[in-house]
Amino acid sequence: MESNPRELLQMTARLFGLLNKNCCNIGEYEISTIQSHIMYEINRQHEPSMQQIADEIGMDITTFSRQIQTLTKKKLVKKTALPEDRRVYILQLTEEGQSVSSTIDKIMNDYLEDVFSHMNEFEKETVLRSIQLLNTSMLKSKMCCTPMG
Amino acid sequence: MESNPRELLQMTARLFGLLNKNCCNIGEYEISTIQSHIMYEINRQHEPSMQQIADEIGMDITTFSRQIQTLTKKKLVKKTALPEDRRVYILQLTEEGQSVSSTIDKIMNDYLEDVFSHMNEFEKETVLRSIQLLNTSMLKSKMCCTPMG
DNA sequence: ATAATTATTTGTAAAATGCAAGTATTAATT
DNA sequence: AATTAATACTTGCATTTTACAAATAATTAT
Repeated sequence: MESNPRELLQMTARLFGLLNKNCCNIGEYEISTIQSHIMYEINRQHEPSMQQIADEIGMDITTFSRQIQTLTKKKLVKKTALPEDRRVYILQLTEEGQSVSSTIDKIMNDYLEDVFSHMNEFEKETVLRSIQLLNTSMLKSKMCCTPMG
Repeated sequence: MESNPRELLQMTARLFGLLNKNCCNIGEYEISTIQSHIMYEINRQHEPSMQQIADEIGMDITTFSRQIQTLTKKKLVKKTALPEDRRVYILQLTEEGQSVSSTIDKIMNDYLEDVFSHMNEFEKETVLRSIQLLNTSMLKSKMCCTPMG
Protein backbone atom coordinates (compact mmCIF):
# COMPACT_ATOMS: atom_id res chain seq x y z
CA MET A 1 0.00 0.00 0.00
CA GLU A 2 1.14 3.52 -0.84
CA SER A 3 2.07 6.32 1.50
CA ASN A 4 2.12 9.23 -0.93
CA PRO A 5 -0.54 11.53 0.56
CA ARG A 6 -2.33 12.08 -2.71
CA GLU A 7 -2.41 8.38 -3.49
CA LEU A 8 -3.84 7.69 -0.06
CA LEU A 9 -6.71 10.11 -0.46
CA GLN A 10 -7.33 9.14 -4.07
CA MET A 11 -7.73 5.61 -2.86
CA THR A 12 -9.98 6.64 0.02
CA ALA A 13 -12.22 8.43 -2.45
CA ARG A 14 -12.53 5.34 -4.59
CA LEU A 15 -13.01 2.92 -1.71
CA PHE A 16 -15.64 5.19 -0.27
CA GLY A 17 -17.56 5.06 -3.53
CA LEU A 18 -17.19 8.77 -4.13
CA LEU A 19 -16.37 8.36 -7.77
CA ASN A 20 -19.58 6.46 -8.39
CA LYS A 21 -22.13 8.54 -10.22
CA ASN A 22 -25.02 6.73 -8.65
CA CYS A 23 -25.33 6.79 -4.93
CA CYS A 24 -28.20 4.45 -4.36
CA ASN A 25 -31.75 3.36 -4.85
CA ILE A 26 -33.82 4.11 -1.80
CA GLY A 27 -37.28 2.68 -2.27
CA GLU A 28 -38.55 4.05 -5.55
CA TYR A 29 -35.92 6.80 -5.66
CA GLU A 30 -32.78 6.69 -7.75
CA ILE A 31 -30.36 9.07 -6.06
CA SER A 32 -27.10 10.23 -7.60
CA THR A 33 -24.05 10.88 -5.46
CA ILE A 34 -24.40 14.61 -6.08
CA GLN A 35 -28.04 14.54 -5.10
CA SER A 36 -27.23 12.74 -1.88
CA HIS A 37 -24.68 15.44 -1.08
CA ILE A 38 -27.22 18.15 -1.84
CA MET A 39 -29.83 16.60 0.41
CA TYR A 40 -27.22 16.03 3.06
CA GLU A 41 -26.24 19.72 3.02
CA ILE A 42 -29.83 20.96 3.01
CA ASN A 43 -30.45 18.87 6.08
CA ARG A 44 -27.32 20.05 7.82
CA GLN A 45 -27.94 23.75 7.43
CA HIS A 46 -30.81 25.69 8.89
CA GLU A 47 -33.19 26.73 6.11
CA PRO A 48 -30.45 27.54 3.62
CA SER A 49 -30.90 29.43 0.38
CA MET A 50 -30.07 27.94 -3.00
CA GLN A 51 -26.91 30.01 -3.32
CA GLN A 52 -25.67 28.89 0.09
CA ILE A 53 -25.86 25.21 -0.72
CA ALA A 54 -24.48 25.66 -4.21
CA ASP A 55 -21.50 27.55 -2.77
CA GLU A 56 -21.00 25.01 -0.02
CA ILE A 57 -20.88 22.17 -2.50
CA GLY A 58 -18.88 24.23 -4.98
CA MET A 59 -21.44 23.65 -7.69
CA ASP A 60 -22.36 26.01 -10.47
CA ILE A 61 -25.61 27.73 -9.50
CA THR A 62 -27.28 26.98 -12.82
CA THR A 63 -26.57 23.28 -12.60
CA PHE A 64 -27.64 23.38 -8.99
CA SER A 65 -30.90 25.08 -9.92
CA ARG A 66 -31.75 22.23 -12.23
CA GLN A 67 -30.77 19.58 -9.69
CA ILE A 68 -33.15 21.24 -7.24
CA GLN A 69 -35.81 21.18 -9.93
CA THR A 70 -35.52 17.42 -10.26
CA LEU A 71 -35.44 16.96 -6.49
CA THR A 72 -38.56 19.08 -6.01
CA LYS A 73 -40.31 17.23 -8.83
CA LYS A 74 -39.54 14.03 -6.94
CA LYS A 75 -40.98 15.72 -3.84
CA LEU A 76 -37.81 15.21 -1.87
CA VAL A 77 -37.04 18.91 -1.50
CA LYS A 78 -39.31 21.87 -0.85
CA LYS A 79 -38.59 25.40 -2.08
CA THR A 80 -40.16 28.34 -0.29
CA ALA A 81 -39.78 31.99 -1.21
CA LEU A 82 -38.37 33.99 1.68
CA PRO A 83 -40.91 36.69 2.66
CA GLU A 84 -38.24 39.23 3.65
CA ASP A 85 -36.48 38.92 0.30
CA ARG A 86 -38.45 37.29 -2.41
CA ARG A 87 -35.45 36.73 -4.65
CA VAL A 88 -34.33 34.08 -2.20
CA TYR A 89 -35.64 30.55 -1.99
CA ILE A 90 -35.30 28.57 1.19
CA LEU A 91 -34.62 24.87 0.82
CA GLN A 92 -35.93 22.12 3.05
CA LEU A 93 -36.21 18.39 2.82
CA THR A 94 -39.76 17.11 2.69
CA GLU A 95 -40.70 14.29 5.06
CA GLU A 96 -39.99 11.89 2.23
CA GLY A 97 -36.68 13.64 1.64
CA GLN A 98 -35.80 13.40 5.33
CA SER A 99 -36.59 9.73 5.25
CA VAL A 100 -34.53 9.07 2.12
CA SER A 101 -31.64 11.11 3.46
CA SER A 102 -31.56 9.35 6.78
CA THR A 103 -31.74 5.98 5.06
CA ILE A 104 -28.67 6.92 3.06
CA ASP A 105 -27.01 8.08 6.25
CA LYS A 106 -27.82 4.77 7.88
CA ILE A 107 -26.47 2.72 4.98
CA MET A 108 -23.27 4.76 4.91
CA ASN A 109 -22.77 4.44 8.64
CA ASP A 110 -23.48 0.72 8.50
CA TYR A 111 -20.80 0.46 5.86
CA LEU A 112 -18.40 2.45 8.00
CA GLU A 113 -19.27 0.36 11.02
CA ASP A 114 -18.36 -2.71 9.03
CA VAL A 115 -15.11 -1.00 8.04
CA PHE A 116 -14.33 -0.07 11.63
CA SER A 117 -15.04 -3.62 12.76
CA HIS A 118 -11.63 -4.44 11.33
CA MET A 119 -10.02 -2.13 13.87
CA ASN A 120 -9.81 -2.05 17.61
CA GLU A 121 -11.47 0.74 19.57
CA PHE A 122 -8.27 2.72 19.90
CA GLU A 123 -7.59 2.59 16.18
CA LYS A 124 -11.13 3.61 15.41
CA GLU A 125 -10.93 6.63 17.69
CA THR A 126 -7.58 7.59 16.23
CA VAL A 127 -8.84 7.34 12.67
CA LEU A 128 -11.94 9.42 13.39
CA ARG A 129 -9.95 12.10 15.18
CA SER A 130 -7.43 12.08 12.34
CA ILE A 131 -10.06 12.69 9.71
CA GLN A 132 -11.49 15.45 11.82
CA LEU A 133 -8.07 17.03 12.11
CA LEU A 134 -7.56 16.66 8.38
CA ASN A 135 -10.85 18.42 7.70
CA THR A 136 -10.13 21.36 9.96
CA SER A 137 -6.67 21.67 8.43
CA MET A 138 -8.11 21.61 4.94
CA LEU A 139 -10.51 24.36 5.92
CA LYS A 140 -7.52 26.42 7.08
CA SER A 141 -5.68 26.00 3.79
CA LYS A 142 -5.95 28.88 1.38
CA MET A 143 -6.43 26.43 -1.49
CA CYS A 144 -9.22 24.65 0.31
CA CYS A 145 -11.70 22.76 -1.77
CA THR A 146 -10.34 23.69 -5.16
CA PRO A 147 -6.74 22.52 -4.89
CA MET A 148 -6.40 22.91 -8.65
CA GLY A 149 -7.51 26.51 -8.80
CA MET B 1 -17.38 20.10 13.69
CA GLU B 2 -19.21 16.78 13.43
CA SER B 3 -18.08 13.38 14.57
CA ASN B 4 -20.60 11.21 12.77
CA PRO B 5 -18.34 9.04 10.58
CA ARG B 6 -20.33 9.60 7.43
CA GLU B 7 -20.41 13.35 7.95
CA LEU B 8 -16.67 13.35 8.45
CA LEU B 9 -15.93 11.57 5.20
CA GLN B 10 -18.58 13.49 3.30
CA MET B 11 -16.81 16.63 4.38
CA THR B 12 -13.39 15.25 3.50
CA ALA B 13 -14.65 14.50 0.01
CA ARG B 14 -15.86 18.05 -0.41
CA LEU B 15 -12.80 19.70 1.07
CA PHE B 16 -10.58 17.56 -1.09
CA GLY B 17 -12.39 18.82 -4.19
CA LEU B 18 -13.61 15.37 -5.13
CA LEU B 19 -17.05 16.59 -6.02
CA ASN B 20 -15.65 19.06 -8.53
CA LYS B 21 -16.20 17.94 -12.05
CA ASN B 22 -13.14 19.71 -13.36
CA CYS B 23 -9.84 18.72 -11.97
CA CYS B 24 -7.49 21.21 -13.53
CA ASN B 25 -5.91 22.87 -16.48
CA ILE B 26 -2.39 21.62 -17.01
CA GLY B 27 -0.76 23.61 -19.79
CA GLU B 28 -3.09 23.35 -22.73
CA TYR B 29 -4.99 20.39 -21.27
CA GLU B 30 -8.34 20.63 -19.56
CA ILE B 31 -8.57 17.57 -17.36
CA SER B 32 -11.72 16.42 -15.60
CA THR B 33 -11.57 14.78 -12.19
CA ILE B 34 -12.53 11.44 -13.72
CA GLN B 35 -9.82 11.76 -16.33
CA SER B 36 -7.24 12.49 -13.68
CA HIS B 37 -8.32 9.34 -11.84
CA ILE B 38 -8.10 7.32 -15.05
CA MET B 39 -4.60 8.57 -15.78
CA TYR B 40 -3.63 8.00 -12.20
CA GLU B 41 -4.78 4.38 -12.34
CA ILE B 42 -3.14 3.70 -15.68
CA ASN B 43 0.10 4.93 -14.23
CA ARG B 44 -0.25 2.90 -11.07
CA GLN B 45 -0.87 -0.45 -12.72
CA HIS B 46 1.52 -2.30 -14.94
CA GLU B 47 0.27 -2.21 -18.53
CA PRO B 48 -3.38 -2.66 -17.61
CA SER B 49 -6.17 -3.53 -20.01
CA MET B 50 -9.20 -1.30 -20.54
CA GLN B 51 -11.45 -3.61 -18.57
CA GLN B 52 -9.06 -3.66 -15.62
CA ILE B 53 -9.03 0.10 -15.21
CA ALA B 54 -12.75 0.44 -15.82
CA ASP B 55 -13.41 -2.17 -13.13
CA GLU B 56 -10.94 -0.58 -10.74
CA ILE B 57 -12.63 2.80 -11.06
CA GLY B 58 -16.08 1.23 -11.10
CA MET B 59 -16.92 2.87 -14.39
CA ASP B 60 -19.17 1.53 -17.12
CA ILE B 61 -16.95 0.09 -19.84
CA THR B 62 -18.72 1.97 -22.62
CA THR B 63 -18.29 5.33 -20.93
CA PHE B 64 -14.73 4.37 -20.15
CA SER B 65 -14.08 3.47 -23.76
CA ARG B 66 -15.12 6.94 -24.83
CA GLN B 67 -13.05 8.60 -22.13
CA ILE B 68 -10.05 6.68 -23.40
CA GLN B 69 -10.89 7.86 -26.91
CA THR B 70 -10.70 11.48 -25.84
CA LEU B 71 -7.52 10.88 -23.87
CA THR B 72 -5.86 9.15 -26.82
CA LYS B 73 -7.00 11.93 -29.15
CA LYS B 74 -5.29 14.36 -26.79
CA LYS B 75 -2.24 12.09 -26.98
CA LEU B 76 -2.15 11.61 -23.23
CA VAL B 77 -2.85 7.87 -23.36
CA LYS B 78 -1.60 5.19 -25.72
CA LYS B 79 -3.60 2.07 -26.62
CA THR B 80 -1.75 -0.99 -27.86
CA ALA B 81 -3.31 -4.27 -28.92
CA LEU B 82 -1.95 -7.17 -26.90
CA PRO B 83 -0.24 -9.64 -29.28
CA GLU B 84 -1.23 -12.71 -27.25
CA ASP B 85 -4.89 -11.74 -27.27
CA ARG B 86 -5.86 -9.15 -29.77
CA ARG B 87 -9.20 -8.43 -28.16
CA VAL B 88 -7.30 -6.77 -25.34
CA TYR B 89 -5.87 -3.28 -25.42
CA ILE B 90 -3.06 -2.30 -23.11
CA LEU B 91 -3.12 1.23 -21.77
CA GLN B 92 -0.12 3.42 -21.10
CA LEU B 93 0.44 7.09 -20.50
CA THR B 94 2.38 8.84 -23.23
CA GLU B 95 5.31 11.01 -22.18
CA GLU B 96 2.95 13.95 -22.30
CA GLY B 97 0.46 11.99 -20.23
CA GLN B 98 3.14 11.11 -17.69
CA SER B 99 4.08 14.74 -17.46
CA VAL B 100 0.49 15.93 -17.03
CA SER B 101 -0.21 13.22 -14.48
CA SER B 102 2.83 14.00 -12.41
CA THR B 103 2.02 17.70 -12.53
CA ILE B 104 -1.41 16.92 -11.10
CA ASP B 105 0.26 14.74 -8.50
CA LYS B 106 2.56 17.59 -7.60
CA ILE B 107 -0.26 20.12 -7.30
CA MET B 108 -2.27 17.76 -5.12
CA ASN B 109 0.68 17.03 -2.90
CA ASP B 110 1.51 20.72 -2.64
CA TYR B 111 -2.04 21.28 -1.51
CA LEU B 112 -1.75 18.48 1.02
CA GLU B 113 1.58 19.82 2.19
CA ASP B 114 -0.13 23.14 2.82
CA VAL B 115 -2.84 21.30 4.71
CA PHE B 116 -0.31 19.38 6.77
CA SER B 117 1.54 22.58 7.57
CA HIS B 118 -1.26 23.24 10.04
CA MET B 119 -0.26 20.14 11.97
CA ASN B 120 2.83 19.09 13.84
CA GLU B 121 4.92 16.19 12.62
CA PHE B 122 3.32 13.72 14.99
CA GLU B 123 -0.19 14.69 13.92
CA LYS B 124 0.77 14.43 10.28
CA GLU B 125 2.18 10.94 10.75
CA THR B 126 -0.88 9.88 12.70
CA VAL B 127 -3.26 11.21 10.05
CA LEU B 128 -1.41 9.50 7.21
CA ARG B 129 -1.26 6.21 9.06
CA SER B 130 -4.93 6.55 9.92
CA ILE B 131 -5.95 7.03 6.31
CA GLN B 132 -3.83 4.07 5.36
CA LEU B 133 -5.53 1.97 8.03
CA LEU B 134 -8.93 3.19 6.86
CA ASN B 135 -8.13 2.17 3.29
CA THR B 136 -6.98 -1.32 4.21
CA SER B 137 -10.06 -1.75 6.38
CA MET B 138 -12.32 -0.59 3.57
CA LEU B 139 -10.70 -3.11 1.28
CA LYS B 140 -11.49 -5.80 3.83
CA SER B 141 -15.16 -4.86 4.00
CA LYS B 142 -17.52 -6.97 1.93
CA MET B 143 -19.36 -3.83 0.85
CA CYS B 144 -16.18 -2.17 -0.27
CA CYS B 145 -16.40 0.56 -2.85
CA THR B 146 -20.11 0.34 -3.50
CA PRO B 147 -21.52 0.81 -0.02
CA MET B 148 -24.93 1.37 -1.58
CA GLY B 149 -25.05 -1.85 -3.52
C1' DA C 1 -36.79 57.44 -10.59
C1' DT C 2 -32.84 55.12 -12.38
C1' DA C 3 -29.04 52.38 -12.11
C1' DA C 4 -26.53 48.72 -10.00
C1' DT C 5 -26.62 44.47 -7.52
C1' DT C 6 -28.24 40.01 -6.11
C1' DA C 7 -30.82 35.45 -6.46
C1' DT C 8 -32.57 32.46 -9.37
C1' DT C 9 -34.10 30.54 -13.99
C1' DT C 10 -33.88 29.42 -18.94
C1' DG C 11 -31.44 28.87 -23.75
C1' DT C 12 -28.23 26.35 -25.74
C1' DA C 13 -24.50 23.55 -26.85
C1' DA C 14 -21.14 20.32 -25.31
C1' DA C 15 -19.87 16.45 -22.57
C1' DA C 16 -20.90 12.27 -19.82
C1' DT C 17 -23.68 8.45 -18.97
C1' DG C 18 -25.48 3.62 -19.69
C1' DC C 19 -28.29 0.37 -22.03
C1' DA C 20 -28.67 -2.39 -26.23
C1' DA C 21 -26.66 -4.01 -30.07
C1' DG C 22 -22.56 -4.45 -32.89
C1' DT C 23 -17.65 -6.18 -34.26
C1' DA C 24 -13.67 -8.84 -33.61
C1' DT C 25 -11.13 -12.29 -31.44
C1' DT C 26 -10.42 -16.30 -28.59
C1' DA C 27 -12.00 -20.51 -26.05
C1' DA C 28 -15.08 -24.42 -25.62
C1' DT C 29 -18.03 -27.97 -27.54
C1' DT C 30 -19.42 -31.18 -30.69
C1' DA D 1 -12.77 -28.73 -38.36
C1' DA D 2 -16.97 -26.31 -37.76
C1' DT D 3 -20.14 -24.23 -34.71
C1' DT D 4 -21.23 -22.15 -30.53
C1' DA D 5 -20.22 -19.55 -26.53
C1' DA D 6 -17.67 -16.22 -24.22
C1' DT D 7 -14.75 -12.17 -23.83
C1' DA D 8 -12.94 -7.36 -24.88
C1' DC D 9 -14.01 -3.58 -26.78
C1' DT D 10 -16.78 -0.11 -29.81
C1' DT D 11 -20.84 2.34 -31.66
C1' DG D 12 -25.97 3.94 -31.73
C1' DC D 13 -28.91 6.28 -29.27
C1' DA D 14 -31.57 8.56 -25.81
C1' DT D 15 -31.09 10.74 -21.35
C1' DT D 16 -28.80 13.42 -17.99
C1' DT D 17 -25.34 16.63 -16.48
C1' DT D 18 -22.78 20.44 -17.10
C1' DA D 19 -21.64 25.50 -17.56
C1' DC D 20 -21.50 29.70 -20.12
C1' DA D 21 -24.40 33.58 -21.55
C1' DA D 22 -28.47 35.91 -21.28
C1' DA D 23 -33.00 36.66 -19.10
C1' DT D 24 -36.15 37.62 -15.21
C1' DA D 25 -37.41 39.31 -10.90
C1' DA D 26 -36.64 41.53 -6.62
C1' DT D 27 -33.84 44.49 -3.76
C1' DT D 28 -30.50 48.14 -2.71
C1' DA D 29 -27.88 52.28 -3.86
C1' DT D 30 -27.60 56.70 -6.15
